Amino acid sequence: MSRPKLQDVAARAGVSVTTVSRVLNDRGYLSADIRRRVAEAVAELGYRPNEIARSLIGQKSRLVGLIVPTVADPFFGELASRIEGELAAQGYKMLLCDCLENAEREAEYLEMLQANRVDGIITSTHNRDVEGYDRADAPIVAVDRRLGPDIPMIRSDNRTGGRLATGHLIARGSRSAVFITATDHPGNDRASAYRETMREHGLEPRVLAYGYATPMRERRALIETWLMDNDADGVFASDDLTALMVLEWARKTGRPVPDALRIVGYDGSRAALLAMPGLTTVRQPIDGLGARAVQALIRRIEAPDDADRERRFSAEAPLPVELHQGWTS
Amino acid sequence: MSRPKLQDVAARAGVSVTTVSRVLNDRGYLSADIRRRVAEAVAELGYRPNEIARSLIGQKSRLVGLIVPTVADPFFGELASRIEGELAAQGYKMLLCDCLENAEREAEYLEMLQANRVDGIITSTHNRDVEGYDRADAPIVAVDRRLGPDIPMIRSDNRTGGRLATGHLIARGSRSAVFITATDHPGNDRASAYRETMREHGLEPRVLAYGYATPMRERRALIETWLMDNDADGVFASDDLTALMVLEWARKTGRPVPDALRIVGYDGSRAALLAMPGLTTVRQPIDGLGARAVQALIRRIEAPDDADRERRFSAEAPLPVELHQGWTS
DNA sequence: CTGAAAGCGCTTACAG
DNA sequence: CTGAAAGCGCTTACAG
Repeated sequence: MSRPKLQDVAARAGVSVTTVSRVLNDRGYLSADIRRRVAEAVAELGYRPNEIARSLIGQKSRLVGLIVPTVADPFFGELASRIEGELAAQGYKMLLCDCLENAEREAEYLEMLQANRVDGIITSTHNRDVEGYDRADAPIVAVDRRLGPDIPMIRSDNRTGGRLATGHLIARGSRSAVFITATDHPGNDRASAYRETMREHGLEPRVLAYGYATPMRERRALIETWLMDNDADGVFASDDLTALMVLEWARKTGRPVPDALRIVGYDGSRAALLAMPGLTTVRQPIDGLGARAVQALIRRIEAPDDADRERRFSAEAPLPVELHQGWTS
Repeated sequence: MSRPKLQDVAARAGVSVTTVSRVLNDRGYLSADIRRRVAEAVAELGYRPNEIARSLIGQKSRLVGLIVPTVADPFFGELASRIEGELAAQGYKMLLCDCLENAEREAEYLEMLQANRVDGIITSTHNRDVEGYDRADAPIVAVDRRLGPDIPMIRSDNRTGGRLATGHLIARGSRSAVFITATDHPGNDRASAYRETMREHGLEPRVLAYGYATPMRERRALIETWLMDNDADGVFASDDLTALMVLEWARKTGRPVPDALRIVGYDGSRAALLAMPGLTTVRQPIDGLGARAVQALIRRIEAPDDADRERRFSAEAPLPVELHQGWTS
C-alpha cells in the first residue's frame, strides 16, 4: 500500500478528516475516546502528515536556505554544522547551497530558494556583485558579509582579531610580518587592523591578496613564490589552512618556526586545532556565530515588522575572539 | 504587493491559468503570441512558480536528504559538498542532516525527511541500531555503510587501502605499527586488511579503537596514553585528523618522524592535504564517491522497479584508492 | 490552439 | 464536541 493520507486515517478511525487534523494539531476540544481512536489509526497505518501539503496552506515551510562557499572548508563546515543544529532545535530544516565560490551559482541558488518558499536565508559567501539579495522576499541574515543596510550582519570582532594577531607577532619579535588574505578591500577589518598595528610600531605593512577565485594549487604557488622573493619573519594568515600551508613550506625549505618565521592563523575551527593544536591562531566563536545568525533570522521570520530590531542589531557588539597560542609563534 | 501567483500572471497576460502553466512547462502547442505575452507578464511581475505547490501535485519534490555525522569534519564536509554539487547539477536540492554522531537524532531526521517527502536519502553515518531504514518508503543509498541487502553501498576500496597503508609502513621499516580507528568490528575492511598484512609479515597486529561517541578531548587523551604506554614505531590512523593528532604528539614528545615513528593517515580530503601535504595518507576518491552515490540514488528514484539494478550494483567494484606519500613515513 | 474543472493532501473558518 | 466545504497554488486530463 502506498503512503496513507489523512483520509485513510479518518476512515480507519471512523471520524472525519477534520477531526483527525485537529487531533494531530491538538486544536480545539476533542473527546478522549476520539483522540485514542485517531492515535490508534495513525499508529496502525504508520501515517505521517505530508509536510508539503502543510506548507502550502500555512504559507510557511519551516525551511531555511544556507548559502556558503563550500562546506569542504573546515571553517564553513563547522559553521554549517552549528547553524543546522541550531535550526533543527527550533524546528527548521536546512537546504544547503554550496556555491563553490561561484557568483553565478549563488544567484541561481537565491532564485531556487525563493521558488521553494524558504522562510529565510542565511548567507556567508564573499562573492561580489551577486544580484538579487536586494529584491529577495524572504528574510536574510549575513554572516561576516556586508550585504546592505537592511540585512543584519552577524560577525565576530575582526578588528580585535587583526590587532591581536599582529600585536602578538610583533611581541614575539617579528619586524616584517606579512598579512595573507583572499581579498584586501576596505571592508576587511582584519587587514586594516593589521596595517594600523604595524604602523603603530613603526613597521611597514605588506598585504598579499590571492583572490577568492584562485584555485588551490595556484594559491599555494603564489604564496610560496611571494615568500621566496620577499623576506618575512612573520606571517598572519586570514585563515588556518593558509597558515598551515605556510608552516609546511617553512619545514620544506628549512626555515625554523618560530625562530626565523612566526606564523599565526585565523578561525580556529575544531578540525584545524585538532589536526594542529600547535598552530597559533585567532579563534572565532563559530558556535556563537551560528547561534546568533539563526536567532536573528528566526526573529525576522516570526516578527517581520519589529521596528526596534534594526536598532538593536546595529547596537549589538561583534562576538569576541581570542588568541590561541601554539608553538608556531 | 505580495508574491504573484499563476492567477496574477494569467490576468495580466489575458489568458487562462492553464495556458500560463503550459507556457511555463512548455507543454503542448502554444502560439508565439501567447508565449510572448505570458513571458512578459512573468517578467513584469517577477513571477516565480511555487515549487511547493508543484511538489504536491507531482508526487515528487526533487529534494534529497543527506545524513552525515557532521560536515565540520573535513572528509564529510568535502563529501557533502560533492554530493550537493552533483545533485544540483541534476536539478535536485539537498536537505542537510548533521547527526553529531547521535543515533537518536538520526532516527528523527529519517522521520523528518520522509514527512517532507524527499525523493531519496543518502546516508553516511556509522551509528548502529538506527531503526527505520528498513521501513523507509524513499529510496536510500549508503556511503561506506552496510545497511541491508536492499540498500546499495557506495564505497572505495577499504581493503586495498588498508593493505597499502600497512604494507607501506612495513616497507619503511616499521615492525610494531598500530592501527587506530573508531570502531573495530568485523565489517571494518581497513582493520582486517591491516591485520592480514601484519600477519603476512610475521608481525603482531594491535588495534586501538576509541569509539565514535568519544568526545575529542578524551579521544586525544586516550590515544596519547596508549602511545605512551605501548611502544609503537608506526601508526596507521583510520582518518587524517587522528594521524595529524599523532604527528603533533610526536613533535611534543620529541619523537623524530618518520625515523622513530612513521605515520599514515586515511581519507586525503583536500583540506587535510592543503593543511598538511606532508602527511602520508590513503586518498579516497571523494568526488567519485559523491558522484556514484548520487547516480545510484537517482537511478532508484527514476526507475524504482529496475530488476537488474541489484545485480549491477553488487557487481560494481569499489572505487580505487591511492597512497599519497608524504614525509611522515 | 485554449479554457473550465477537478484534484494533489492538508487546514481552517463556519455551521451545527 | 464534530463535520462539510472551501481553499493553499499549482498541473492535468478532458472538452471544445
